[in-house]
Amino acid sequence: MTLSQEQLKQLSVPERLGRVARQWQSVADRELAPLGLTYPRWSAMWKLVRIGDGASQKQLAEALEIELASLMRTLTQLEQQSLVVRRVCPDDGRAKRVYLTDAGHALVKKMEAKILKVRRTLMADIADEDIETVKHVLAVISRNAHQMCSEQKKHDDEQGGDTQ
Amino acid sequence: MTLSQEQLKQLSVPERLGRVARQWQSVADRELAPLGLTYPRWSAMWKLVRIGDGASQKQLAEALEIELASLMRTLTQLEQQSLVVRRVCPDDGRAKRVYLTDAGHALVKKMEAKILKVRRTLMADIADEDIETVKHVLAVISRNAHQMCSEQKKHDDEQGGDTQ
DNA sequence: TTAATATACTTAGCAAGCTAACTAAATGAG
DNA sequence: CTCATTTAGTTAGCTTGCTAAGTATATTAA
Repeated sequence: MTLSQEQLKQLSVPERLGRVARQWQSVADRELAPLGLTYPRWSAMWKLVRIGDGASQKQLAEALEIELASLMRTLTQLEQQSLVVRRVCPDDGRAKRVYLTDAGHALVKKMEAKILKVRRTLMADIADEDIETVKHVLAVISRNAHQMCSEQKKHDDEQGGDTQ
Repeated sequence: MTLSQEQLKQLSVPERLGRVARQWQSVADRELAPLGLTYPRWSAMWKLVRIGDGASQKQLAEALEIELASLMRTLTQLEQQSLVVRRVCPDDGRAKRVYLTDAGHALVKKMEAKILKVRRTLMADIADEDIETVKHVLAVISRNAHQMCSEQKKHDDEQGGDTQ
């Protein structure tokens, strides 16, 4: 029995979001795996190109909306693959700037079209205005979640917080 | 901060989906953590109630749209917390049925309202028709991804060509 | 100048998704 | 009935998100 579509409707929102995100990354991974890449590693390189080669790790993490600690492992792997390098920022001894190597640039150039093709394929048959609606809804959920965090934090601060 | 700067930081769809899913789970986790639960563990219990106490692990995994292997760890944890039990199915010696314990039932009853409240809060200020659009778009992406998998598989089969 | 604080990076370890490989039970072909 | 195949469960190990805690450098206050 093919319950896939039915089941999708039965999942609640967060499961559905996570599920589709995993499916997407899984599809992209099939393009990337032959090159020894994963989607998160690709994302880091691709985002670095867009925010500007030489951005700090902190800036890259913010642009990717992941924690700096999460980015560390990914960059270490990319560095081991000789796709990026980290160099201490001359203006700030704490910071490190991240640069694509020549191989990194070449790989981004090579894969860019394929990843965009994945995007086009997965977004096929979806009206532009519906995509805008999705972006809007996700932004509102994100904002609502952020507000709940702030309120929780404020509440905790007032309580003084005893742990147990 | 100019608009173009903001646009530079825009996440692409899969990252955005994953990000919002993580935010959502993070908010829910704050309700669940005091009870020693996480969102995926809650999901398993909650889904079990809806598909019917006594479903097999396989059926539960399908309903959650995760791999059976992924569910194993979660159920083991819930079993250690005495919230569920696994019993060999009398009709099929391979299968195991999953049941909530009394404590499990009580916990679901206790938390249900809180989790639904999280949902209402995060979905606040979103029109019902927009939610429907999101569901529709996610379903189409999911279907497109599934189709790509099938095509890839067919392609592989043709390539592999070793007959049984 | 010196001390306290903040920031950028790093490491370590947890959570939960995944695939691959294995076991045991059920099913189907001969 | 017997043997091969399928199916449900299991284990092991990878990935990449997270938080917490630690280090080194900047910045700010006294």
